[in-house]
Amino acid sequence: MDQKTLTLERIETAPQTLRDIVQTKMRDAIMSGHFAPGERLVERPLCEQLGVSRTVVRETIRYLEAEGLVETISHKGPIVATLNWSQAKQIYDIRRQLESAAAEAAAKASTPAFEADLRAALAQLDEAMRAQDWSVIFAAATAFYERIFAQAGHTVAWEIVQRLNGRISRLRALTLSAKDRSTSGLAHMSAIADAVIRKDPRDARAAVKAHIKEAAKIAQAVLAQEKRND
Amino acid sequence: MDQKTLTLERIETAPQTLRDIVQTKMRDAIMSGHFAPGERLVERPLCEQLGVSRTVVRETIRYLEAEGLVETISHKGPIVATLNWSQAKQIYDIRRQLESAAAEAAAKASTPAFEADLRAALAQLDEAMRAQDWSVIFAAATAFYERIFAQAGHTVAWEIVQRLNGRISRLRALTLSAKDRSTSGLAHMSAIADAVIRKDPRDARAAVKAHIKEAAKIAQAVLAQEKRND
DNA sequence: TGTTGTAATATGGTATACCATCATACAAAT
DNA sequence: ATTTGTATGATGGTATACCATATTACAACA
Repeated sequence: MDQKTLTLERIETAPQTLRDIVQTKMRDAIMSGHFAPGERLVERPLCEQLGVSRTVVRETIRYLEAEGLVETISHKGPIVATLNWSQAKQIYDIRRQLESAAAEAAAKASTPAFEADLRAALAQLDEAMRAQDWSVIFAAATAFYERIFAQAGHTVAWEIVQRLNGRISRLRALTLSAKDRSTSGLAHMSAIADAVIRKDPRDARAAVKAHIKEAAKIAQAVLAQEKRND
Repeated sequence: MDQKTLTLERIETAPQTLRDIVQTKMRDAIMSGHFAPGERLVERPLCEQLGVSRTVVRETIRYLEAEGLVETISHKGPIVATLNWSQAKQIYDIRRQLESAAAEAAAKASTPAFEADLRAALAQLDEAMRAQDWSVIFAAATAFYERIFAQAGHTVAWEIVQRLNGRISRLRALTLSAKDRSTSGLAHMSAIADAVIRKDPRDARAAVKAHIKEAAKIAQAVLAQEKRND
């Protein structure tokens, strides 16, 4: 950096605590299916595996419990939250409401800079899908939606959608690899981006609805299949 | 109890932990304004006041943090979450979407038993408002909405609405005591109940929207007034 | 009066000890 | 073979110790 342009700014972020790190790891492990729904989260083995004390693990479990990723069951202790179709369906319904409202608002508030940003996000998603790396696809899809919610000013809704997506992330991973999609996820998101970029709130809503409808359908089939396999 | 009808059933609920109790107390203290937005939640004084160890307080703070009632700020530690109008407005918007969807679904799924239940809930709310006891009113309003969400089958949305209401409970308390309501909260809820009982989904949606619209308007005025007083 | 250095205090992060309760394994009795 | 009693291990709940860092108070110096 050119010395003459060095600036001193306020330190806004604190260094990460062990708890921050463990929380992220545990959340990712649950969302990616490393810990299966219903699996017990026993403190001492987790401490040994992660190399931290029970305080850090317990505080992490409390937080994930409030996020809905962990349940504390009588006579069982903490387990990875399970999800049935009724709950999943409700989650898709809520997503449809919040995401379509955000897409509509983003279409109304679209700017050239935002449009370029959204195109870039879509290109990244395309690349991620070619690579077929699940976690990269997830990150790209999240970035895509984050931009839409931010442009819409729907930051609170985005927090909610992220939490809900955390709870169905296993389903999302399974629907992603499903071959029986009539329209790919990428095509759905392209349609959403197109409508937003064209400043067409009605089409943006419709595109989101179509996307969610198909994702929910595949998720239902996946859950039904699992039920047969049990 | 008649000895001959004694039954032995499975024990479904575990005894309450200290953490459960403290969590409820802390949540109520925040929601009722005992702890003001921005106020620091310092561990050791809380431990002394509640007569518990730091483990219990820390785990409680982690949970409330995930609920959005507490924020951890750099160089400051945990504080009671603050709320600006932009956030409050978004919360009212989301409530409008989820509550109107629930009222619509409840109107479609209404039964005589449910209608009697809803009428009873409304009567309890009326009584609570006559008593002018804020916590009783809150409990009655919560029970009213809980029934609607349950009848609609929107249990996940209910969890979300409860969380959001927790974040704006201070505003709700202030709007409740506001005298400049053109229509009282009770009248709004009566309108909602009427529409649901008449099995009129459209009117149920409209009644919810009217209610939320007015509540949001008063909340905005309250926040604006607070800004002036700062 | 303003600045700097330093000691004391406060605070959150993290580890660990202790305990009560529950689950499991196994022996003894029927 | 089944039931019962008991010992052992596992587990979550809770308390407390220790530490590093940040904040505050105050003295010394210019």
